[in-house]
Amino acid sequence: MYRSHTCGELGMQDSDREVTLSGWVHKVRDKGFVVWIDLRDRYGLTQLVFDEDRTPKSLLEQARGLGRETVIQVSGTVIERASKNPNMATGAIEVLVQSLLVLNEAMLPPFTIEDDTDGGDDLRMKYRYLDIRRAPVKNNLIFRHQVTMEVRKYLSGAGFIEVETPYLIKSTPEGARDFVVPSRMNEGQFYALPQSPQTFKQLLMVGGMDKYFQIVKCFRDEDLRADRQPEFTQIDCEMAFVEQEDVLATFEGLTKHLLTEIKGIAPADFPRMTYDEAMQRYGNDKPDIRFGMEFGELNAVAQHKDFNVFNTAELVVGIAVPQGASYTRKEIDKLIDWVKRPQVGAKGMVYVKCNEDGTYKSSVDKFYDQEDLAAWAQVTGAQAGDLICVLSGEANTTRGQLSALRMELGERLGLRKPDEFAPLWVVDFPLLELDEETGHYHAMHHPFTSPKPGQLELLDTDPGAVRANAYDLVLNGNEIGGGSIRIHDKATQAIMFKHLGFSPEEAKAQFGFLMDAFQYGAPPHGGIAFGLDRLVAILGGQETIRDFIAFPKNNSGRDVMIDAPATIDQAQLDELGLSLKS
RNA sequence: GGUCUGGUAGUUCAGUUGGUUAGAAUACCUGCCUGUCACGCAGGGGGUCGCGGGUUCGAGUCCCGUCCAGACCGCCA
Repeated sequence: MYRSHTCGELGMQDSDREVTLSGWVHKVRDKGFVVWIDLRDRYGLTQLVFDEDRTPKSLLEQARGLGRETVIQVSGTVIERASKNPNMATGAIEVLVQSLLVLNEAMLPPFTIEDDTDGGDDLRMKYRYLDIRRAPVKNNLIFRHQVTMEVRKYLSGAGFIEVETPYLIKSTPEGARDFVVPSRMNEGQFYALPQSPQTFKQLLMVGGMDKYFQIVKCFRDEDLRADRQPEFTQIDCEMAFVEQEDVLATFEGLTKHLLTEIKGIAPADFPRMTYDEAMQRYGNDKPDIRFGMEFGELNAVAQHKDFNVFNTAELVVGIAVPQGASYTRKEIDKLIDWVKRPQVGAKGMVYVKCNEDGTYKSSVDKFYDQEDLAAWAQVTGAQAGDLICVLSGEANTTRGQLSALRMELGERLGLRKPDEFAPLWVVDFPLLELDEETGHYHAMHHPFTSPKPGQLELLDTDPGAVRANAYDLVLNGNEIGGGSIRIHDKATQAIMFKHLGFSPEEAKAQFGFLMDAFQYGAPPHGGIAFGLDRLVAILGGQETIRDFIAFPKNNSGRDVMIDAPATIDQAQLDELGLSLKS
């Protein structure tokens, strides 16, 4: 028997008990006459004690010589500490060791296994198995487990059935790049890994499963970000015989359940905003509504003066930065440089200081008098002491730039509090999105999304104006879920494919199985998918998802621990009928 | 594909205008220490300054190239 207890459970109630513990040597504190060892496992730390009076000399010497991370098993007696540590769960007791067995030696770890490690990301990822021993990472993984358990509990309780769908499927042209897998038995042919189980869950609805969910890996071969991994986990859901309202109610329920069970807060009903409203008020389809700084459109009050930059702009729009009037010229210049960075791309920025005495000082005083600037303050909601930042240009671009500025300033001003949760439904998304490069429209959500009732005809005349039965759940400026009511009849689906540039032959070749299925009594259906990694990270109050994933990929999509991806040998290539260019 | 930031001891970092033997903290090793728990004290070992080239009397420092890492833009239906 390796252990009678874990390292996290012993207390005063166990006094005088004979126990056996196993774990890692976390730290040795050698005080000469007495040696303490913190023994660590997943459950916590327990202090072991060896001293000159009560411990045989050889055992004391052995304890003194133990290196960090050695795996040991000890037996001894639980005793009350002479000096207790109130900061430690097991801080009232210690184990007076009678026997010690080294189960495995450990080399000196390349970084310290402590909460505040001295290791950088590089090393931590290379030795991820050591990193996972650290409480912050370990606790994140446990936290993730708790979230997924609550998801399963809620959805199962609501009548959802978890069904697994295949990972080896077919590549499709729409959407993200696919990861492909060559087929040995079908030489020259490839599977693709699913970007999502979209068509399969719809077919489960045709199959009469009624309510489906799956916590499932999805794969997209696109560039990474702090909140984006090439393989990621979705909570994928679909329901039959539902309208948008049914889906929103069900998954608002799930999200509230998580906020209550995981964070201990009782959320109010989630506000809703149309896509158009979100773009107008925040310049962003996933606005962070934990703080204000809403957009004020200034065309009416800033154009037709003599300032040509504004007069020729499609949109002039500003935000009020709380207490920004105290910024120095140098600080404002740095802010202007920030919005002019290529990543943001603004040409420049006009600012107005709203002085405490009610006067205004702007970078465009030559063109605007105090009355004009007072109107700007009115529109942007600026108070005395605020700074109004104004950008102008093509409407969508400018909104995007000002949104970037708003988020940056929200961050700098500490308005994006990690312990505050502001969920929001964004609804009525456009069905189609214009690709600037090709001039073609593509599905904003995916090609199976249904247009709003009665808008099908609009597709021919004004495709960009068609709204979809599509919705996103936004939490603190992050899209954590997105879904739609799907098309469930062949004719409508065919029209959609036509407008997305598929010939009938292409549509049949790519999605014939789905269109066929729709002919055999497909129920009306819709659903949603949550990004689990992101959801867990946000609930955990962090921006980066990597530490909520046991073995994440780095920025270049590499696993630096196992060193993947890697080349394969010639025999494997031959077997697959593949040859590499150069 | 692009922009930016970084790469110096096991690790995290500092290193001024280009100038003597490249520092700190921590980790590690040795010794001491009668209750530690971020223990303390004393001492010690530890460096291809990412790599390659260039400028210079002299390069961690300047220039060019390259590799790696991170953040972001494009991309992510």
